Amino acid sequence: MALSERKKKILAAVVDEYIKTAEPVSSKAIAETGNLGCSSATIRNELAELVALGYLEQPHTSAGRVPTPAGYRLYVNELMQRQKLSVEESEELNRKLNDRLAVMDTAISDIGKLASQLTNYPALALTSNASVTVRRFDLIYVDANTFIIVALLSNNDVKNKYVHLPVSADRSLVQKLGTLFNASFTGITEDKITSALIAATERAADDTIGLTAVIAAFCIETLNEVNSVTAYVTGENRLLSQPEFRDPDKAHKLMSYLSNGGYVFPETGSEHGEEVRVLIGPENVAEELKDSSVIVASYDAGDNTKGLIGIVGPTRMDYSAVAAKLGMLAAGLSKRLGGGEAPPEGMHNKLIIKGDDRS
Amino acid sequence: MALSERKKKILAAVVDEYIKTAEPVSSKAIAETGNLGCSSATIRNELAELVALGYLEQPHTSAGRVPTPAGYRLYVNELMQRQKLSVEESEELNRKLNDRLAVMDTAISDIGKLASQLTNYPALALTSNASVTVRRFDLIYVDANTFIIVALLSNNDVKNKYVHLPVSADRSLVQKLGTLFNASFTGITEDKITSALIAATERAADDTIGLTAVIAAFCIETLNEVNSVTAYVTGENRLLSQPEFRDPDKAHKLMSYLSNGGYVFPETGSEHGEEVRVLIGPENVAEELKDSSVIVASYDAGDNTKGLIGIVGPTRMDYSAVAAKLGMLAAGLSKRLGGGEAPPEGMHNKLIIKGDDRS
DNA sequence: GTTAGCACTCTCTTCTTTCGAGTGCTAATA
DNA sequence: TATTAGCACTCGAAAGAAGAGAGTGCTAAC
Repeated sequence: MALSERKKKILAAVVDEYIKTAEPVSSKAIAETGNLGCSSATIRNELAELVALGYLEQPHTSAGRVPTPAGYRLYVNELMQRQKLSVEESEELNRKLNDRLAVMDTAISDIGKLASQLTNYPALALTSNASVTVRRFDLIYVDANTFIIVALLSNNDVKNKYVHLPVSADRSLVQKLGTLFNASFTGITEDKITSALIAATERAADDTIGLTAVIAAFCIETLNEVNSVTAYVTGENRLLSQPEFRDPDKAHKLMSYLSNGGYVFPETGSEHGEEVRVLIGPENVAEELKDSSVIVASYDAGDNTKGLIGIVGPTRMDYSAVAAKLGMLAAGLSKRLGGGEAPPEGMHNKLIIKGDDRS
Repeated sequence: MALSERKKKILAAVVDEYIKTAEPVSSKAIAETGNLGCSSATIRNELAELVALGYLEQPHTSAGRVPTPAGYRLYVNELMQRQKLSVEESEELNRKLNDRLAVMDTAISDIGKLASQLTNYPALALTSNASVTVRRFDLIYVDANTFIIVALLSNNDVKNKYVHLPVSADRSLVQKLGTLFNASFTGITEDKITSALIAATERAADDTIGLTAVIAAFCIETLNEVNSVTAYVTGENRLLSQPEFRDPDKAHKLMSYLSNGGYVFPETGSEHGEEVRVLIGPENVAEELKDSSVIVASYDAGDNTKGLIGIVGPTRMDYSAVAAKLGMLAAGLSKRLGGGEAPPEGMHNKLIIKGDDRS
């Protein structure tokens, strides 16, 4: 059953008002603000029906109305006016983003911080790298006991490890291993690094001191680490400024859930573009999030890497503003990091070489 | 004026009890638990004097007593029995520490997490590197537009940067710059890297494409970053489990202060060993910490690097337990990372090459 | 110097009352 | 038929009142 136009307007007004005040919304308040030409009595009738339909609820008989998750869902899907950021706002956002990117190496967690600041909610950020491989190995010989492994990954990330051995290795072994690793360990995913392969390499290099194993272990560890999806959570404390988290126990529960980084994103349905997804209350899988909402935007971080950036807050949340901001942020990130379009002059993957790319 | 033995005993009993219960302590409770052979009436007299001396206070006339910062100070300095961790406890702690160190690269922040878990308070961790320099440069030529800068620092940390240039550089330039940087940029602190030095290097290398500047910038940035003191804060949410932070506003204030990482440690007086310092309430410099306590332990992270690890909590804190744990942790870290004693077999600076060093 | 005894103080809890915002329903109205 | 004014009713929040009890300070006896 489709809702009448007036019901929709009223529902939207309730949600808007509730988002603003965090107090149950009365019929009178709607009559006054939501310029539909009818009295509070009429609105009361409509409200009663909206309750019956499951979009609203009453904390108690003589209280105003509060949106249910279903109500928020309808609001998000159809009713809310997609908020366009003003020119100034989006300019400011872009400037901030640029500032961040200019100094960033730690990338993801920093982006999360930015999102958290912009929205005043806790933010989570993560990248999921489809299948990063090592593109190139370099072994730097420091002294007989010491060398550095440098691995350039397929996503242009560089990882390194300082290795100090209790026994000495001669230069030729290090060199030989460098060649061998570049021949057999590049371009393959972590699961292709079998113990057979390692053993074969060890034999081929005449390695009697176990150096091969060390490098292989580094390789496995690095790929594992890069490919694993870990969420960076920042700004948990911002929860405390929300009225629904004035109860310390409730706040503590959610905050420690977030801090433990166990967050799993539900499968993203579509694969393209900077889609913004909204998960309202019970739509979340995790028990701890059942009465919170999550908004995530995905972006293309280039080289098969997809990034997600999201915020967590009470179900009573300014969905349109947050979605707009996150969308903007994700779009900005895609543009700068993504593979599709050419990156701006003088800039490549997470890295600014020189100059200033602010528009 | 020196306190009588009995007064000391009573004060200690008040603090112990208050730490346990978070409730004002009554004369009766002390008479029962603190086996001094006298009645509650006598204790009341003593308590009144302790209040007059400023070691205790009363929330209101007919309430029990609560320690003042001065009371805690005396307690920490003289009264508390330095808690020895049981053999099992210290073994467990050492095991956990080893587990952490075995997988750690991100070092400091992980140590903080461990401290936070062990104590159930928010923890902060930082290292202050006196004057790290670059020990060795390597430039890895990937292709004409791309190369990797690898810098081995004097603290055995390795930093790298992936660089993609809009113009191409030939191999010989990269090689030449490698030599030049190793000659002039190693062993010097960041402030010694002058623009004159950079210009001279650029000339000497016949660098027309600005590569020298890029490497120098990386160098400056890296040294700056490594030498700058940033505190990693973890476990802020644990504050919420403390009764004194049930007020969300109070909790929020402190938590966002901590999250902003602006924490400055007061000068450490003595320079040697794994000293544990306690800062009680108003002894803290930051306004936000005036009614919290901070306990920090310093450790020697080797190569001129000093590390600090601490926790933040209400003034009502189990000082002896926390101090014991942090001290233990710091000692463990000094032993593993520090320069003094020889590191355990097969292990060098933050890095386990192979094998298992659990005792 | 110590202690029993007791009046006094102050908070905390519980109960009651009051107030008012907001509803649901009914009857009148366009 | 849809809307609205009017009004009784409900329920929570705030304010007050009363009582309980924990703990003190003081006094007088030991």
